[in-house]
Amino acid sequence: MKLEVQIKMNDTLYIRDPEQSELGKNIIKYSIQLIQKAGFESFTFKKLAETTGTTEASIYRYFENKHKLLVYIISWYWGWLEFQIIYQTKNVHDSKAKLKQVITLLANTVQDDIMTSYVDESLLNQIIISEGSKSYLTKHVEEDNKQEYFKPYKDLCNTVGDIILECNIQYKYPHSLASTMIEVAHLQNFFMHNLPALTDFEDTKKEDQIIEFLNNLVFSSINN
Amino acid sequence: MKLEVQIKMNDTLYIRDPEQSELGKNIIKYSIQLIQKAGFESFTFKKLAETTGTTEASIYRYFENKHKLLVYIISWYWGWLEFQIIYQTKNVHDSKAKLKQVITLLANTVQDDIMTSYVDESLLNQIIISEGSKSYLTKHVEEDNKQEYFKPYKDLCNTVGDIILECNIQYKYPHSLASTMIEVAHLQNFFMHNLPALTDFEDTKKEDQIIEFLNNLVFSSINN
DNA sequence: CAAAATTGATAGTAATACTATCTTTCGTAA
DNA sequence: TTACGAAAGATAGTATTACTATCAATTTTG
Repeated sequence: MKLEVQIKMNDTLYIRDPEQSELGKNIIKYSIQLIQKAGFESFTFKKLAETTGTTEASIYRYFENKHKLLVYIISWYWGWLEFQIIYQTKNVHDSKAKLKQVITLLANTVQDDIMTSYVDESLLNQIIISEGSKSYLTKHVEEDNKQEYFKPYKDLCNTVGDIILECNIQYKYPHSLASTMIEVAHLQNFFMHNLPALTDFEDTKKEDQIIEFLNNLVFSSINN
Repeated sequence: MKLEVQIKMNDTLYIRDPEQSELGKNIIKYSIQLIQKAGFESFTFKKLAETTGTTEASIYRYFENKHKLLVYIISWYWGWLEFQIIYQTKNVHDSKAKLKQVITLLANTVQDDIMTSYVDESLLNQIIISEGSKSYLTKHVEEDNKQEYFKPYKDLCNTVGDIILECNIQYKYPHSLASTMIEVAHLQNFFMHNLPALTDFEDTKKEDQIIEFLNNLVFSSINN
């Protein structure tokens, strides 16, 4: 039996559902490859069409523009990550152990998940680190928010926020701490690899150090 | 006597030094206005030329491209902010009071500084919040770093990191905590105004709440 | 006052971000 | 089996962007 994890996507993000056709799945697959390799700025539908072996016009039948495609794959990642968190903390009954596990999942290097055939989570994780914030750092964030483009991210924050509250029901900033954890995990990773002077992790470039830093930050704050 | 604060800029960021001419200063002034108003993505040298009352060709005599211009004004801001921090903590001898003051300077709404005639720090602060991370979230971050484009940011992190160490010489992550403080201050501000579900500051939209959150986060971690 | 530097005016190019249209392919329902 | 409609391919075209180049006008400075 072959299991496939399906992440339910907001259908205003696309024109035609990419999960419903081979071409659509290839568009997602090669988008992830291209954006990871050359960055979102240099990513064009023309290049994507060439790599996918189709035409620009066909890509436009799936996505209105490259920003929506970016939001799509990033939302997909948040959905997948929330599933991972829920799944991997299911039988952990100690709240602090649960939160520790969350920090590890947020900061650790992601391996490709074989349950999802056309998405390489490892590449997608690198996209999140370098391009993730570009999904909302726009002048049209308000309209995008009204269209619920950021629901998966909010859901993830709520899930993490709930685990924070499990540790300390009195804690005043569960959502802010959750979004901070997520963003700091990625930011410190980016800095560690690209601008190490902004971190204290220069030597080994191992994610373990980020996990330690986050554990210190989060648990100090919660236990205070 | 009229005092002007001068921020020394990396001269590989520009072709012609914008501080040395009226046109140059106007380019900076109107860049800040345009980027703040319409966002960096929709900002073009053509629009800038129209607003400034000059030609596209003339803009290109000052800056190679719009990304370098963005890095220029953002670097300028970090330089200015570091000056503010040093200046405003000069006679504070209690280290914790000093760090508290730093957090306030990082998270509070910035007022236009009359010491700098052609730069509106209040607008620039909003640019930092929405566009700041785009200065380094590129595929050419490595070359840019070699050119020392991020030196002002690093200097600021070092200054903040030193104040952190003044509070606790044993603290293991002064640089990471410094960069985290800066980034989280801006990120939570952006979320508070645009994606409030990611924060716990929904009601009043006052920066004070971010300051409280950061104080809790930073001092818990340092005192641990 | 002459020379040099700066700016303005204008033109042009390659690439990007689309839109439009027409044809071909292909699965499935009559 | 055909024939119908949906999806994809092929091709063309437009406005805008991100530049580069050239020459003339103006301002600065020595």
